[in-house]
Amino acid sequence: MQEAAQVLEEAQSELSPQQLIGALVKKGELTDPGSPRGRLLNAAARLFEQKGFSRTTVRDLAAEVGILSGSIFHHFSSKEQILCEVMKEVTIFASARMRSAMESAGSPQERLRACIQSELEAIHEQAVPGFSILVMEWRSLSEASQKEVLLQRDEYEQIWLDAINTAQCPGGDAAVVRRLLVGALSHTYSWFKPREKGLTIPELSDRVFQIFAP
Amino acid sequence: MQEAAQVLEEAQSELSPQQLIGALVKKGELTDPGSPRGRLLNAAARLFEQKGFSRTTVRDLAAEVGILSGSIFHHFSSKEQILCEVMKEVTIFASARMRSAMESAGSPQERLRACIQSELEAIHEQAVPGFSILVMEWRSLSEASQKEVLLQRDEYEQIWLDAINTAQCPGGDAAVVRRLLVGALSHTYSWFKPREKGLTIPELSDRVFQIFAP
Amino acid sequence: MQEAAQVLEEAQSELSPQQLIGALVKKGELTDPGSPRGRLLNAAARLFEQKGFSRTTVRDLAAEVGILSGSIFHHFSSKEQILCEVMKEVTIFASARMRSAMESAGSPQERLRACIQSELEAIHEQAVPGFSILVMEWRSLSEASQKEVLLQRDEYEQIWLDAINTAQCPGGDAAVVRRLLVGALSHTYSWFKPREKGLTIPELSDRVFQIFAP
Amino acid sequence: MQEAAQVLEEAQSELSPQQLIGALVKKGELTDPGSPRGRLLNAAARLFEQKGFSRTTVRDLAAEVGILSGSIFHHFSSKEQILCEVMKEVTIFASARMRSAMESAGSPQERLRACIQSELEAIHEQAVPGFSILVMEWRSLSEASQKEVLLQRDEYEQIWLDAINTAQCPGGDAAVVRRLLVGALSHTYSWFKPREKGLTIPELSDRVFQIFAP
DNA sequence: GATGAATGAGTGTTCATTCAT
DNA sequence: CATGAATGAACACTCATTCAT
Repeated sequence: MQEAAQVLEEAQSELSPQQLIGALVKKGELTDPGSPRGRLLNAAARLFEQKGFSRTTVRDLAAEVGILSGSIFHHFSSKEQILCEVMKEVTIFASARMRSAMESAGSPQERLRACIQSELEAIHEQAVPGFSILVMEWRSLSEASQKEVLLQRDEYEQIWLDAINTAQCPGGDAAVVRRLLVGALSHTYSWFKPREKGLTIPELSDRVFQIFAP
Repeated sequence: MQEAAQVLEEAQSELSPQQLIGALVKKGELTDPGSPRGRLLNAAARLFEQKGFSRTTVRDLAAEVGILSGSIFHHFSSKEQILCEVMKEVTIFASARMRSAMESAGSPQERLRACIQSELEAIHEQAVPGFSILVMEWRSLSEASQKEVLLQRDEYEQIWLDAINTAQCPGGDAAVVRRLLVGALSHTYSWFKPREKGLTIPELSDRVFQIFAP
Repeated sequence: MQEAAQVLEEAQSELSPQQLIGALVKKGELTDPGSPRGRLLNAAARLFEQKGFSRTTVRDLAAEVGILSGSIFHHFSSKEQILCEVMKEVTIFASARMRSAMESAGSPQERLRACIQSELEAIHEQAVPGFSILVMEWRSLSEASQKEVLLQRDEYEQIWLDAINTAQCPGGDAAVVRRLLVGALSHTYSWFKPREKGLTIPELSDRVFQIFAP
Repeated sequence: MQEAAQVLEEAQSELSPQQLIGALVKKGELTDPGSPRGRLLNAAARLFEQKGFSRTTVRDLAAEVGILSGSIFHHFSSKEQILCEVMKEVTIFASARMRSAMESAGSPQERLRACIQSELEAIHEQAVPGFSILVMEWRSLSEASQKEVLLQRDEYEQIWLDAINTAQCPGGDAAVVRRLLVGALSHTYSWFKPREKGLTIPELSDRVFQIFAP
C-alpha cells in the first residue's frame, strides 16, 4: 500500500498542472493562458467563481486583465460566450487531469477515490480555476451553450460512471449516485477551505469515499 | 409501538401543509399567504427558484401578483430584503415541518430518514416553495441578511446534526456529513423531477439514506 | 369658380390642424400630444426628420422633452418602436387631412391637385411633423414594423390611386405614377423651403400638377 | 447628320461600361477597380446602397474585400471620406456615361429621354453601383464633403438642365423640374426591380418621359 | 501595406428605487 | 396603499479609429 502510493506520487509528479496545461495547449485543446484570450478566460473563471456570473461585469473582467471593456469583444462575441468557453476549457482540463489520475489507480476502489480527490482538487485548487462554475452557473448558460458544454462533459462523466459502477457503490444506479456526488462535492466550494488548518483535501476525499463506497 | 406510530400518523395527517402554515401564521411566525405581503413572498419564492434572484426583476414580481413595481416598496424596503424574508419564512416553515416529521419517527435510523425525506419534500414540493433558494442564492444575500437567516436556520440544522449523530453515520463528524448532504440534496433540484414517472421522493430518500447511513 | 373656392376655404377653416388632431385624439386614433408619450412622439418626428433615425440617439430624444434616456422605455419598448409609432400616427393624421381636403374638391382634376397640395403640406408643415420620414427612413424599420405601418398606409394610398385614375394622368398605370410622385414630392423636403421668399406650397403644387396631369 | 449619328452609335457601341471605366482610369479620373482602393470603393458603393451608410460598418467593408478593418485606414482617412470618394467617382462615371449618351441623341426630345434612361441605368445597373447613394445618403456627408461632391456634380446637372430647357418641359423653370425628377428617379431604387419580368428600364424611361415632356 | 490588439466614447437598454398624485 | 412617471447609475455591446509589430 505504501509502495503503491509512492509510485503514484512519482507518476503524478511527472506531469505537474502547468505541464498538463502546456501539453493541452500544444494539442490545441486549450487556449494559451499567456495569450490575451487565455488571460481573459482565466480571469473570467476566477471572477465568475468568486462573485457569480451575473454579478461580474465585463468591466470587472476587463479591469482584471488591464484592458478596457470594449476590447473584450475582440476575443469573444458576448459575455455568455465567455462563460461557455470557460466551462468548455475547464471541462477539458478536468478530464485530462482525471484521466491522468485514473492511470495511476489500481483497484476499482482506488479509482473511485481518485475520481473524488481529482474533482475536489479541481474545485479547490487554483491551477485552472472555475470548476465549481460548471454546477453553480449552469443556468446562466443558454440552451445552445449548454449543449456545447455537455458535448465536452460527456467523456468526463463517463469516467465517473465507470468508476462508480466498478466500485459497487450502494444507492442504486450509478447515474443517481453520481448526481448526488456532484451536489455534495460542488457544494464544498461554499464551506470547505483547504488552506486553513483542519481538513485537507485528501482527508475530505477519504470521508466522501467512506460514505459513498463503504 | 405500532399503535403509537398509528396515533402519530393520524396526528400528522391532521396537520396538512395548509394547516401547518395556518398555525404558524396564527402564532405570528409566518406571513399570511393571503395578505399582499404574503402573496408577494410566495411569488418571490417561486420566481427566485425558477429563474434565479438576479434574473428576476421586481417588475416580474409585481406582475405576478398583479400590482405595479413601485408598489412593492410599500411592503419591502429593497429587493434583497424580499430574498431575506423569503429565506427566513422558508426556514421557519421547513423547521416546523421537520419537527413534525421527527415526532412520528421512532428509531434513530427512522429519524435520519425522516430528515432526508422532509428536506427533499421541501425542495420539490410546492406548498411553500423556495427551499432550494437557501442554498442556491445564498451568495445573493448581504452579510447582514445572511446573519439574520442563519439565526433562524440554527434550529433546523440542530435537528439534522442530532439525527446524523444518533444514526451513527460514517464519514466523520456530523457537521461535515451534513454539509455533504446539503449539497447532495439541494442539487437534486436541478435533476430530479418527482412528477415524471421514475423515482419518487420516498424512493430517492431511501437511496440517499442507504448511502449516508448504511 | 371663385365662389366655390370661397366655400372651400370656409369649409376647410372649420377644421384647423389642431382641431383635426383634437378630434383624432378623442377617437383614440392619435396619442394626445400633451401626454408624455405624445410629446415624445412629436419630438421623435422632429428629430428623425432633421437628423435621421440612426443619427438621433435616445439621449437626444430624452433631452428634447426634458427627461432622462432611461425614462423613454417606460413609454416605448425600443427605439425602433418609436419610429414605428411615429410613422403610424403620421399616416393616420395625413389620411384624415387628405380625406378632409378631398371633401372640398369638386372635379377629378381638383381632387388630384388637392392630393398633391395636401402631401406637400404634410411634408413641409409643422403641425404633425415627420411625414418625410415615411419615405426617408423606411429602411430603418424592421419588416414586422413595416407591415404594421403598411396596414395604416393602405387607405392613404387608395385615395391617391383613385385620384390619379380619375384624373387620367399620362404615364401608364396609376401605381407607377404614384410611385414617381412619392419620390418627387418626398424629395422636396431636401430642397424646397416654403418659408423663404420664392415658391409657395400652392405654387409648387401647381407646378407638380401641371407636370403629372397636363 | 444621319451618318454622323450612325458613326456615333457605332462609336458608343464600341465603348462598353468596362471600356468607359478603363478610359477614365487611364485619364486618372477614376480609381482602378482592380487596385485595393478601387475594390474598397466598389464594395463601399454596393454596401452603402444596400444597407445604408450608417448601418454599414468598416468591418463589413473590410470583410467584403478580404482585409481587416484597421487596414482600411491605409487607404482612406475616415469612413466619411470613403462615402465622399464613392460619390465623386460615381458622379464622374455617371457624367461620362451621360455625355456619351447625349452624343447619340438627335432631337431635344431624344436628349431628354436619353438623360432619363441614363440616370435610371445608373441607379439600377451594376457596372458602377452607388448612384442612388448620391441622393439617399447626402445627409451623411459633412458640409465640406458635400461641397467637394457638388463640384463634380455641376457638370452632370448642367447637362440635365440643358436637356430640360431645350425640351420645353412644363412645370416652370428647369431647376424645379430637375429636382422633381431627381426625387422621382432616385426613389425608383426602392420599388423598381428591372430584373423581374414587368417594366424594363427603357419602358420606365418612356413613362417618365411621357409625364415630364408630353 | 497588412495585422491584430486595443481604445474610448457612445449606443440602446435595464432596473431597483423614489415620489407626487 | 396603489399608481405611473421618472430617475440615474449601470449594463452589455458597438464601432470608427489608432498603432506597434
